[in-house]
Parts: sequence; C-alpha cells; structure tokens
Amino acid sequence: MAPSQNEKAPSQNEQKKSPPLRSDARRNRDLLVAAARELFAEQGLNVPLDEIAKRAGVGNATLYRRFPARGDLVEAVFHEDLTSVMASGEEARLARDAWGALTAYLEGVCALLARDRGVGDLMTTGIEGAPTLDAIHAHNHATVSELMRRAAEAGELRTDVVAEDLLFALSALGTSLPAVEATRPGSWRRPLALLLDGFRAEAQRPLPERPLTPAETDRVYREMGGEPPAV
Amino acid sequence: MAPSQNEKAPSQNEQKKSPPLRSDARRNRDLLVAAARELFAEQGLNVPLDEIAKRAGVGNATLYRRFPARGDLVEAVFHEDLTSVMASGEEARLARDAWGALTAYLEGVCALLARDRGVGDLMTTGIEGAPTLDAIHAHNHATVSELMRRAAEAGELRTDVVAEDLLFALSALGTSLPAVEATRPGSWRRPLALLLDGFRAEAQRPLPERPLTPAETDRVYREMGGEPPAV
Amino acid sequence: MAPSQNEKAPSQNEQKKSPPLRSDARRNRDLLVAAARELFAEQGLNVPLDEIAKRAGVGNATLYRRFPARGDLVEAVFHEDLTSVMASGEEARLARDAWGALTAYLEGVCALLARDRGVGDLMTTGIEGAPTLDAIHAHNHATVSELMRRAAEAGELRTDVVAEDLLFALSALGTSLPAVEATRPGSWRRPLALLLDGFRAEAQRPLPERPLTPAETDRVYREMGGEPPAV
Amino acid sequence: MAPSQNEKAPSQNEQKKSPPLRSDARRNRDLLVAAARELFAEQGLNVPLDEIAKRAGVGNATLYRRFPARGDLVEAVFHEDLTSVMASGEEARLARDAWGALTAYLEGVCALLARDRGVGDLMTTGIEGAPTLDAIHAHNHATVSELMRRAAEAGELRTDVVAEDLLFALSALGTSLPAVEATRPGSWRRPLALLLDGFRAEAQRPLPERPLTPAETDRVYREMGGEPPAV
DNA sequence: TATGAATGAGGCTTCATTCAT
DNA sequence: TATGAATGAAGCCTCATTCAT
Repeated sequence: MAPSQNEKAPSQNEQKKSPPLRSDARRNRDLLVAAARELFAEQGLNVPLDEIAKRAGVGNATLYRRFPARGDLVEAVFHEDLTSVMASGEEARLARDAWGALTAYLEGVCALLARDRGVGDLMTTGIEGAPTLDAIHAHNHATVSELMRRAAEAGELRTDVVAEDLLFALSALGTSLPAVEATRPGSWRRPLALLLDGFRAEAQRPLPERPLTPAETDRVYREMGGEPPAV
Repeated sequence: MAPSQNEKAPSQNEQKKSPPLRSDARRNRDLLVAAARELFAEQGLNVPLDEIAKRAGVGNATLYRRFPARGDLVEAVFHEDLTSVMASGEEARLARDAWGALTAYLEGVCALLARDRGVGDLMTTGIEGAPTLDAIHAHNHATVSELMRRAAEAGELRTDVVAEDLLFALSALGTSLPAVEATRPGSWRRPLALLLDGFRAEAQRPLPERPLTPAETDRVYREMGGEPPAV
Repeated sequence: MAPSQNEKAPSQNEQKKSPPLRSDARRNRDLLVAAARELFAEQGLNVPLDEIAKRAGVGNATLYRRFPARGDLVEAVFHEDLTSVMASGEEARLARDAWGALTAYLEGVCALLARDRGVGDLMTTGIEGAPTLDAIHAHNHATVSELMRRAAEAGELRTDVVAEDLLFALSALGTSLPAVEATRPGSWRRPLALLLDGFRAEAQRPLPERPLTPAETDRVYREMGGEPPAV
Repeated sequence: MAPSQNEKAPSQNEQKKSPPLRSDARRNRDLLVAAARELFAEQGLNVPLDEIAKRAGVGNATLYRRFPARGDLVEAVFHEDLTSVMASGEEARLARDAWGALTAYLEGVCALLARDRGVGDLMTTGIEGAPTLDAIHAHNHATVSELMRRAAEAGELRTDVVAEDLLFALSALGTSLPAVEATRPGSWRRPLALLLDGFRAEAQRPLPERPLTPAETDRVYREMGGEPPAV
C-alpha cells in the first residue's frame, strides 16, 4: 500500500520525529489508509470519517489519533498516486515533443481523475495542512508551465495562454470525469481532446480577459473549497 | 423581485389551480424566495432550509408549508432566471450568424453561472420534481442543438461534435465560474473562450471516442448528483 | 339525546345560544363532520386535524372555530351513531327475553365497533368535554345493567357479575375488532360469543376479586386514555 | 437489573460476536435499558427515545449508537421478562393438570401484562427486527396450543376453540390490564377468570364463525400495529 | 364572521470531535 | 499508548395551536 521506499524512511509520512510505529499500529494505519483510498475514490473526500474507520475495521478514535485532521489522511492516501504523477511529469519534461508529452501527461492525470473522485476533489477543494500535496501541486504546475512554454515555441500551442488557463480548465473538467468513466469507460478522452484543441495554435482567436495570476488562482481555489489548492 | 410580467400572470408560478395568495402570505412567500435566491447563489442548492427561513425572518414551518420539498423552492427561485434564458435562446435561434448567436447565448448562460452557484448545481445535481426546470433544460438542449447544426453547416463549427459534447463541457465549467467571478469579475469569459475555440472548425483534430448519447448523458448527471439533470 | 325536534332546532348541537348557522357555514360544518366521520372510522380518533380539514376542503381554522376542541368534533360525529345505539338499547329493554336482547344489543354495538375505529377509541380513550357522549355512556350502562339484572333473574346470566364486568370486557375487545373485521368480515362474532359464554349461568365458577365499582371503572378509563370514559 | 445468571453468560444479551463492553459503556447501556424498561412499562413502547435518553442521563446519540432501532432497545428490555415466560411455559407443559397449568401460565402472563404496558404493546403492535421476541412468541403459541389440546382431551376445555381464539382474547384484554392494575392491584384476575370461563367445556354453546387461521391472525396484528406480532 | 396562514416546539437521525479507559 | 464510546449540535419534518385579514 505504502510504497516500499516508505519502509526505509517512514518518517516522511509521519513527520520527522515519530518513532517507527509498533507493528499492530502500523497495521491499523495501513488498514485505515486502504479504506480511505477506496472510499475517497468512490465517494470523494467528504466521506464520513466513521465510515472509513468502519470499513477499516477499527474504531474511529484510532483514525483520529493517527490522522488528527482529515487532510492528514488525504495526504497519506494520495501521496503515492501523486508521486507517480510527479514521476511522469519528470519524464514528460525530458521528451523532445513538448506538446505530445504534455498531452500524454494530461492523459495520465485525467485517467487518474476519472477513476478516483478524490483526486478531482483535491484539485478544487484543497486540503488544509497537506505540505506534500502542496509540493506535488507546485511540481505539477512547473511541469505544465515548462511544457507549455516549449510547445508554444514549437508553434503547437497558442501563445496567449499560461499554465493557469490550462490547469483551471483541467480542474473544472476533473470533477466530472468519474461520472463519465462510470457511464462509459474511456470516454473521458473525448472532452479532454476538445479541451486541448482549444489550446492549439491553429485555433487562435484573441482571448478576452487577461489570465488569472497565480495568486488569483489560489484565491479561486480557496473560494471553491475553503482551503488552499492541492493539485 | 418578480418582474412586471409576472404580475400579469402570477398563476404561472403558483400552478394552475391555486387561488391568489393573501397579501401577507404572498409577502412571506416572496421573502422566502428572496432569501433562498441569495443563499442558493452564495452557497449552492444544499444550503440548510432552516437558514433560509431564518434569513427570511419566518419560521421553518412556514417554509415547509409553502414549499414541501426543496425542489419546489428551487423551482420558484430559478423559474425567472431560467425563463429569461429560454427567451434569449429563442432570440438566438432567430439570428443569421449561428455561431455568433451560439457564442452570445452561452455567454449569457455563463454570466448566470458565474454569479449564482445554484445554477451550476442545477446543471449537475438535478432536482427531483421540478417539471418547469426540466422543460427549460429541454429547451436549452434544443437551442444549442439547432445553433450547432447551423454553425456546422456554415463551416464555423467542427462537424464531429454534438450538443452533448458542448453541454457537458459547459456544465463542467459552470461549477467553477462563481469562484473566478468572485476573484475577478468578468474573468469567466476567458475559460469560456478557450472552451469554444476547441469547438471551432479550424481546430479540428480527429476526436477519440464517440460522443455520449443523450441517454448516457442523463446517466452521467445522475451519477454526479443522484437525480435527473435540470439545465 | 338528540330528539327529532333537533332537526328543526339545530342550536342544541352548537350549544344553547348559537343562532342558526348561515347556509354556507352550515355546509362547511357538515363537510367537516363528514370528513371526520370517515377519518375517525378509518384511522381512529387521533387522526391529524389538518387532514380532516383537507379532506373536507376547508381551512383548518374553520375546523377550529367550529369545533374548538377535538372532543367537540368527536361529539358531533358520533352523536348520530350512538343515538341509534341508545334507541336500540331502549328497544332491547322492552324485550321479553332479557339475555337474548342483551346479546342482540351487544352484537349491534360490536358491529359498530368493528367498522369504526373511532368507536373503539371512544370506549377506551375518553374525550374531554363531550356531555352528549357521557349521557350516551350512562344510558348504555343503564341498559346493560337492566338487562343483566333480568337475565340473572331468569337464570341465564351468572349472578356474580355486574355491568362493569361486561362493559370492561367489551371495551377491551372493542379496540381489536376493526382489525378482525378488516381481515375477515363478520368474524368479530366469534370472540364476542366467547366473551358472552363466560358470562352464562352454567359456566359459573366462583370469580376471584370483586368487580370494579363504577368509580373505579372511571378511573380505569382515565388511566387508559387520560380522560373520562365515553361509552 | 440483570440477574446474576446473566453475569455468567452476558453473551446472550449482546449477541454472539460482540466483545464484552467496556465498563462505562456497559454502565450507560444498562442505564439506557433500565430507563427504557421503566418508561416502556409506564407509557408503552411508543415513548419518545429522547425521553429515554434523558431519564438515563445520557445523550440521545449514545442511545442511538447502542440501539440503532427502537426494536433493538425493546428486545434488550424484554428479553429477560419474556425468557422467564418461556421458562414458565416449559414448566407448565410438564404439569399433569393441563387446564390448571394453562390457567396458571396465563395468570403469569397477565401479571406481566398488568404491570407493564410495554408487554401489551408487544402483543398487538409487533416490533420490526426482534428475532428473539419472535422466538418467544412462537414458544408461547406452542405452549398454549399444547395445553389447550390436552385440556380439551381431559374434557375441561371446549373442543371448538383453537389457540388463536385464546391468544386473541388475551391480547385484547392485555392492553387494558395496566389500567385496572393501577386502579386496584390484582383486580386483573377477574376479567381473566371471566375470559377463561368462556373457554370451559360446560359453557359450550355452538360458536359462530370459524376461528381465525394463524395467517389471518398475523394479518390482524399487522392491521393493528403495522408490523408482525411479537407475543 | 369566516378563513387560511404563521407559529414553535418536539421527534428522529447523523456526524465530527472530545473524552475515558 | 491504543482504543472505542460519549457528546452535542444541527438537519429535516410534523403537528396542534394561535394569529391576522
């Protein structure tokens, strides 16, 4: 469940100072994370905590002790998935074909969004006190920015857009993808393709309004969910 | 609150057979609708009913008596706004320039979406027992279909898309617009323009996946909210 | 209690002093009584007053004004039925065969109990401020007493029982009769016959406990429903 | 509250798999059951749950957590009493004198009915999802059937009656007994004796109507309360 | 006077959070 | 330290009763 490198350095998840967990505590922790992963995927991040504890087969206080805030649980659950997103982002940045790499990267992200309601919530809701997720978000932003810059240089991407434009569109789309995936698997590729076509160079029409600044984008996400953004 | 044309035909709101309301009842009803309009706009359709009653300054039972189900209140609140959407749809259909009319129509819809969270909820959540809203939804669909057909004939719109594609993208976008509007008024025009550029003829790339059928679209919305769609 | 001249002088129903009702008021009053009659019979005396008003097609305040307490409505509804019980009681007292007359009389009462849940409630619940019903109750008691006395003299009825014994048994049975009637029409005759067999002379076994006094019986009914007895 | 033998085998109350409760939880559970026992006895099974929680001195959520449905609480409360009824039923079946044993058994049942309104409700209302009570009901029926059969063979009981006849009469009587008990303790023996005299052999008169079948009896109780019968 | 609406208390249930063992 | 229960606030709904036209 937790990736193997975590076993070597569990401190990353439990913050710096924690001593390694006792075996039964570790087991319960993992059960909780697994249960939360399922329920977040199925029902989104607002699933009742008691339900998570029940599916894990532990008391709710075990959950609360291990994860004082909902965000801690969220962070634990999505650390792995989103780390792999970071990895695919790194890989994408190495590609020659920036636009193709961007497309492929976003397809990976959307595949994740489509099968996990929690990820979509992460993009719009934001989670209080989830530094790891913040880092991933920053990395994601950097990846998209970088690839967009190069794709624009290559003449594939219109030049009047910024990363915020794309990420915002993606987050808006993201919440809807699990529903289309449940209806017809794979059909999320179509709205994504339409979205991307709007960013292509040939489609250019002068855009109204300047793009949102990063600070404004933050505020947007805060408006939406009540907390800082996450992915 | 009630536009003057409603004064001529108040029966439309109160269904056929109801006798005209007494003055104080009418007043309370209007207070409730006004309070609900504000709170739906601010917080979406799931705002607690007690809060609506409190803001209206009436008891919660008064609310319940007048609007037995939440959907009745929703219908009363959005009837007017959405009727005007229907009117603008009729107007759009008369225009020469189909693509321009479609754009203008969608701008009107998005302006509404941007300033009222309730409308976005309506597009994804659906409301049980709101026949008027269903009718509006059907009209909206017909308008978009008609204009898309003509815009495609005129060579402005890509030919491999259907109304469901556009309406789905719009509903996905809609939920996010109030947040951008609150951050920078009017800035919702930008993501809308990007969305529309994806539908233009020149941008064509072969799309993956066939579009969702209307029945599938219904199921998507049901997946999202639990009930039939509304707008 | 309600002699035929009441039809000429309905004022007796609305207390002494009321002027005769205006025609529409009279109509609404009758609608209310009719609706209450149906609903009391179907669901018992605790049916919501609003439901009665709704079935009558009038506002609930009309009901309240005309019948300030639930008991007033109850009295109006059951006046007629129970008056006919009184009449049949009078007739029974004239019969030669006291035991046969008693049996026939109780069959009439049970037939009423079986098809009207309200009557059973009346026997156990009691109604505050229903003088007419009290009078009927007294008459019923007198009838049963008289017939029992004569049946005992004739050697048909055991001599160690009093009217309270029989009336109590009857009231206990009464609540259950609508359910058996709904299950198999007419089957209420069987438990009644069993009950009566317990009162026959030949069945005599010395009974434990002295019978309840009338005062105690009153208290029993008060215990059961909270109010004075009625039938 | 719980008799000492329960301390040896507490599992019987908490179902098979439950781990033993922690001391405070056990205490609160017992407080709830005690409060419910009192209130059920005083006011019947429809007493508000909040009132039970209040008398127990715990929050209403504690009650809900421990007893998700009212029936769970009912089952907990009456398990003990009714188990002792089953025991006395077993004992009765062993007696020589069937009629005497039946009488004694029913006296025990009536003594219970007289001092606890809840038991009477159980006989007419029925409780959803109370398997233990259903078992007790079946046992009660079997006991009465068996004793009636033997009493008929011994010539003490009339031969044209079945268990349903007696149980129905008993349930009809049952609801009324708490009121007579409250009025004069012990006086419930008199109506019971009268009832039983109606079932004696010497009293025989041909009974009208065939008895209700068990299925019909079920339907009767469903008519009365809305759910399957219980005792 | 006749009418219909407003009221407000009370019931049940659910959940996030805090407390006791 | 690990665990699970208690808590209390809040949501929704229903009804008998009172108030305003």
